Amino acid sequence: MRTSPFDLNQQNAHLESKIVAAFERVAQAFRVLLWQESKVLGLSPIQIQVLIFLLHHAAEKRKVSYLAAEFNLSKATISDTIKTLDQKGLLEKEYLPQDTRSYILHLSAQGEKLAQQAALFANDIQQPIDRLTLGEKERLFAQLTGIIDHLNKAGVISIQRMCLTCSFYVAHRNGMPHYCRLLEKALEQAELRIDCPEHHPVEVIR
Amino acid sequence: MRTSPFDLNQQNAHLESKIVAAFERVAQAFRVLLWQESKVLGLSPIQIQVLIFLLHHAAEKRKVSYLAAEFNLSKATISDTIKTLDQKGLLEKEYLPQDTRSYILHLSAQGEKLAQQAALFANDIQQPIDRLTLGEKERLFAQLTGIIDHLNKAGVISIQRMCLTCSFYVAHRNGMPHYCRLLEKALEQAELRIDCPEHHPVEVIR
DNA sequence: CCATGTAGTTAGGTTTCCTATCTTTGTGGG
DNA sequence: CCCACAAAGATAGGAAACCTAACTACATGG
Repeated sequence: MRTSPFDLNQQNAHLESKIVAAFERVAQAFRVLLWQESKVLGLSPIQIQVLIFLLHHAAEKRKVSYLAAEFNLSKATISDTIKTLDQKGLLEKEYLPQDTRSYILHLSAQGEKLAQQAALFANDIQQPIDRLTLGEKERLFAQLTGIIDHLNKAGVISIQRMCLTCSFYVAHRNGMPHYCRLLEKALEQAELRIDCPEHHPVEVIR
Repeated sequence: MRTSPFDLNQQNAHLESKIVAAFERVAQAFRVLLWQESKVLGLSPIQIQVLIFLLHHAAEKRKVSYLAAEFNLSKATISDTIKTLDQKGLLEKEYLPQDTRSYILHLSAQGEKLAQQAALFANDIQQPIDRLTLGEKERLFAQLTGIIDHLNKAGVISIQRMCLTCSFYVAHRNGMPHYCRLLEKALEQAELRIDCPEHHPVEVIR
């Protein structure tokens, strides 16, 4: 039975669930910002995400199947999205001789312009982060990578290009720093990548 | 031209955007988890969110209009969602004499059971957070509240029940701790609320 | 050269949202 | 006490975001 006029029990939710609630808010903010941007640009949210993705990723990732896995959508949905973007003249398709079923996506000049603009949609989220001190940023980054790594191992996020899931990565352990066998150098915490272009996934036995 | 091998500036130049990218991943994880849960329970994502919301919020917030603002959706969408949940027997409507246009939503016994189960959907996100040390949790929480506060002030998130936007809140400043004039007590960082049932928004002049 | 697998498309349907329009009710000047 | 206006919610109609399933075309390895 309650004795307090305020429901202290509910209010004093554990710190962990408050953190989850906070993440939920931030996630919501992303959705809202993306939605707003989509109205401004006259594109759907997924169209914008594809354009932004194409801005920064290498050839073997610029394909329908990869995009479907990346965004947890069916190939049909992506195929549709690509068709629309193509009709709008924002994309070009490059067919390679070694596999004519598939093609690589490129942004047209207009597409690149739009993508650059779209990429600013998360500005409102970046601003408060810019204001943190370097140490705060590094700790925040470390915690986020830890969470993402866990989510990846739990199978929630299918595709990953983080150092922690890369076969070139040698774990930080027993006082040894993070190390990349491709770059052949030790990495500071803040140097770990979230979206490495050279990422080569570890084979996972499930 | 940069010559130093310890070019910290360069190394950390993109740390902010890496953090944003990491948040984006976590946001994606929420979407995926909610989607999965919706398939398991045979409810839509928004239906689940409404059920969970009703589990913890007070009468004046359990209304169509409030829910629409809460989730950044139109009243029509929420109205529809409520109709479906009602038809499934998960809700009950309470009409008050002082305003018969509106009604307050309550979970039925079955609805509450479902909501309890649905609320576990974020478990995968909570797990890695549980493993952080108390200090890490506190810093993470502080950084998240700072970001959310900024998003709120930037108008991205319309509804807020955080201490930082509450009229009972007296700011942490000049060595003074956070303070709540309703509870009449000082609050530790970790005691700040993300979703306070007693929240009374500050009037904002725009 | 056939069997099997893979890349992408298409068709068709469901769900999720919106805008616009309505009905009903509350409210605050004249 | 009206009447204009606002506010709560419902409804209709439509766009688009998704899915599954079936299909075409090509690759690849016995």
